[in-house]
Amino acid sequence: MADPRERLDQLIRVLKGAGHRLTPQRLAMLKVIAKSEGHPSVERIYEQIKADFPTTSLATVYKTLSLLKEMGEVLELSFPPLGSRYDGNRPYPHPHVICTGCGKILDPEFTSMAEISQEMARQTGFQITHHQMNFFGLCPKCQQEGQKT
Amino acid sequence: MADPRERLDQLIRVLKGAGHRLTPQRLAMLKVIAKSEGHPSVERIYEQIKADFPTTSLATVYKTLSLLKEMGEVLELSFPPLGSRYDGNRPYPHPHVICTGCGKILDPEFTSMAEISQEMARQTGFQITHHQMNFFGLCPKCQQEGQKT
DNA sequence: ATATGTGCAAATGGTTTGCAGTGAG
DNA sequence: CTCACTGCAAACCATTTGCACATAT
Repeated sequence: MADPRERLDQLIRVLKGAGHRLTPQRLAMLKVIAKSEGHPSVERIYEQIKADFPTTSLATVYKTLSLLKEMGEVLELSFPPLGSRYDGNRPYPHPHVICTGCGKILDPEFTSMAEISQEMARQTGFQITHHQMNFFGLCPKCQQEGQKT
Repeated sequence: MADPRERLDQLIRVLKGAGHRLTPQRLAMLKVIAKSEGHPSVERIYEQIKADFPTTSLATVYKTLSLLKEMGEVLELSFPPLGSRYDGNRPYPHPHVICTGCGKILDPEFTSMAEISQEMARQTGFQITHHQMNFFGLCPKCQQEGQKT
């Protein structure tokens, strides 16, 4: 995990480098994204931005989010029952483990991704560009609560 | 891939076994699902049903689809840019390879899933129930077309 | 006979868009 | 000074829902 301060500087650099303006709304948003630990939803990002710059609108959050996605600085994740989540710290495909009880999301270590991708490419003739690899289940806490009768 | 006829019989058996009625609309729908080769969208399923039983409504398709999902006979797949797709022949998690050019979807062979799931469970303490494993890229045909200049 | 299933049309909810006004560069 | 950005409200669109009627069992 990158240092939030460094990550913020990098986001600002990339944004300005691409010729975009750094408005106060965007700065507030970049701060939220740079320090986001979990995999926040749009709504969650929106709330946190408003703490910093209260007049920001949801539409602006969506617009900036799609800008960051285009620039490859934010990864959009889709967990069907949970809706969309965003990862601004690891904007490249990686596995997730999602708790269907409480919504907790982890990013486990996994090193064989490249090999699996190659295996898929070999079998299908596809040129693989990215992937989704998500595991659903119950986190330890939710397992315990399920046992309570 | 199961024989469509057998699969149809099985779907009917499961439906009636669970105490649900076999209406003509549902029969038309089960036929479509039993013989579906690709991973059709709701809209696609709807069109095919109408060929068989023209007065069926989209709402009914959605309702029956969610019934079949509950019974575990249809798998709902979510490919963020493509929308939802349904698989009525392999209603259990399995990997997909999706062409971002033409939307083609393949089901490659892959045997190490169980091991990977275990590895994830070991690392996180989660009790894993299901997964998504999707690879995106260009199919051989779309790769060729991309080269034409 | 009866409650499940159907079709319609309206409601929903997350996301996108149009546009007039604002402010970063 | 100018054009990209913002905020509002309306538009979108896939999916869901409510309800009166139809029908499988």
